[in-house]
Amino acid sequence: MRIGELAERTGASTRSLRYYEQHGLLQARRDPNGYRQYTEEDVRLVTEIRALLAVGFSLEDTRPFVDCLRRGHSTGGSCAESVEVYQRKLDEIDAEIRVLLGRRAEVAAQLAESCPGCFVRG
Amino acid sequence: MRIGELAERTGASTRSLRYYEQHGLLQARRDPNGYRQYTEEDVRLVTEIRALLAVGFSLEDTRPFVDCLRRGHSTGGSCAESVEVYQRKLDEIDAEIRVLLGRRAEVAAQLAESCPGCFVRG
DNA sequence: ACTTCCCTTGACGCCGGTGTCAACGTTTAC
DNA sequence: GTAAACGTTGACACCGGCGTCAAGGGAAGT
Repeated sequence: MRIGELAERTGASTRSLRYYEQHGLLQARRDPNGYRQYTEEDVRLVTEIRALLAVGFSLEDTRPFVDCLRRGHSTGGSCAESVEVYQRKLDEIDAEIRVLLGRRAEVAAQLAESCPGCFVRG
Repeated sequence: MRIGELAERTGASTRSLRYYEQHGLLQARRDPNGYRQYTEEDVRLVTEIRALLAVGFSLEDTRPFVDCLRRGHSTGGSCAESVEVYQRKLDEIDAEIRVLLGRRAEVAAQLAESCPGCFVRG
C-alpha cells in the first residue's frame, strides 16, 4: 500500500510517517516512480509507535519496540530492551508525579499564606 | 542599580531580565547612556517572578502577582487576581497528575501483559 | 487533453524561557 | 591610554513532533 492508505489505516498523518522514516523507525521499499510501498507489517509497526507515543513515550523510546516487532515477536514489548524502557518510563512518570505533588503543595501553601480564608480543594 | 547587580541579587540572568521587560513585567528607568536603572522594588518583583516560575507558573501567570506588588501589597499573592491564578494553577496541576496516573496505569498494564513475571514497582 | 488527487523533497513555524554570539558603546581600574 | 568588565539591541539556537506550504511529477478517470 502507499503512504496515504497507511496513514488512513493507522491514524498517522503522512507527514508523521515520513518523519518516522527519517528517524529510522520505518523503511519503505520504493516503486519505480519513487512512491513508498508499505506492507501489513508496517501497519503493525506504526500502530505500536502511535500507541506508545499516546502514553507519553518519545519517538526514540519506541525504537526497541519496533526492532522487537521486526525480529518477529508478536508484541513490541516482549523483548528485554523494551521491558527496560517500560520500567525506565514508569520511573520517569513516578518522578514527574512527585515533582507535581511537590509543586502542588508549594502552591497550596503560598495560597494559604496569601489568602488564609481560601479553601484549597484536594 | 544596574542590570548586572539585579541579576546577581535575584539569580536571574541579564538575558532573562531583559526578557521580562520585553514582556511588560519590568519597567526600568534609563540612565542618560541608556543603561537600565533598577530599584529595590524591582528586586522584590524579580524575586516573586522567579519563585513562581520555579513552581511551574508561566511568565504570563506571574503578571497579576507583579501588578499586585506594584499596587503596594506586601505579597504578590494578596490580590483577587493572583488568588484566581493560584486556584487555576492548582487545578492544572491536579489535571496533569491525573493524566500521569492514567499513563502510569496504562504503561504498567502493557508491561504486565508483555512480561507477566516483571515486578511493577509502586 | 484536462482535471483532480496522490506522491515527492525541502523548508519554515510553533512553544517558552533562556543561552549565546555579534557588533558596538561605556565605565572603571590600572 | 588601554584593557577589562559591563552595558546596549538584534538575532539565531534549542527541543520534538508535527502542520503546512511550495514546486513539482505521477496516476487515473472522463
